[in-house]
Amino acid sequence: MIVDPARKQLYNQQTQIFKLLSHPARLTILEILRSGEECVCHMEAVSGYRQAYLSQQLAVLREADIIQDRREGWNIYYRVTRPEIYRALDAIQSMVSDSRPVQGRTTSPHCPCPKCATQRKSS
Amino acid sequence: MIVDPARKQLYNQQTQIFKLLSHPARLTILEILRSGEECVCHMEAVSGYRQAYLSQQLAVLREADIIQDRREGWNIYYRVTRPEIYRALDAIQSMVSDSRPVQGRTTSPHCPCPKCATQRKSS
DNA sequence: AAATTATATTCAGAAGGTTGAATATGATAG
DNA sequence: CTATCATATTCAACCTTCTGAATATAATTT
Repeated sequence: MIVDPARKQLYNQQTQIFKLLSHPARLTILEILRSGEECVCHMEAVSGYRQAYLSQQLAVLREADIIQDRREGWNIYYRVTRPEIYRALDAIQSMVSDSRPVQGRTTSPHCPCPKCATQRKSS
Repeated sequence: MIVDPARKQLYNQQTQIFKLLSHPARLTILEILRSGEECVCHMEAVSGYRQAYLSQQLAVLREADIIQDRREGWNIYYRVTRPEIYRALDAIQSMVSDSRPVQGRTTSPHCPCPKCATQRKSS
């Protein structure tokens, strides 16, 4: 394989995607979104990150077209637009020790979002 | 999913691996090694990167136990010890436009390594 | 042992990403 | 139209990482 300019450009594009994933908070976001769309306040409640900080990292992922937002009343819900990304996450997870499988959605007792509220009421 | 300290530590470990991959030269190296072990001079010939620079990036991958080296006479051959890494590369490649499949090993007319030399003689 | 070949290390300046605090926006309810 | 709630943006200090040049090492041949 001779590394021609076209191939180098591909590597640069891939590098940009890997950079997005080289960040604990962004990995956290993507794992939270694995089970479907969630609003920012929910991510705040379950991740422990401050809102402003999450919003910064969400902007990074949004501008890279990895996630999309959707407003519904007060809340803004985010969802992953490129599910292929989870193949990469899974591959890397299989390389680190003690990789327990990720469970489904968790309701937080401190989250004010509709999803969590209704789930609390019904139990 | 409540993000507990144990999970955060996992994300930190994954982040470290993604950082290794967030680099065009290192992606180039890993793609060259996809078809099997190669010596540094071969990587130099086919990638166009200078030797000292390649050596730096090889050290990064080596210290992270992604690749291993083996001396044979003059040459030091590197090989990938964690093939799982290619699952992540493949996933990301599928996300960038114009992802042509990677072909097999290429012999460079300028590479002095035994592999290239014998292949030149036989043709 | 001197010369040669292949590879590795060191170091400093430049470039880029991360983090946190403060503040801004924009929709909704009263 | 004011207050409130959820979310977004800005900015600067800090910290890493990248990059390139110079140099070092270690095995090999003569």
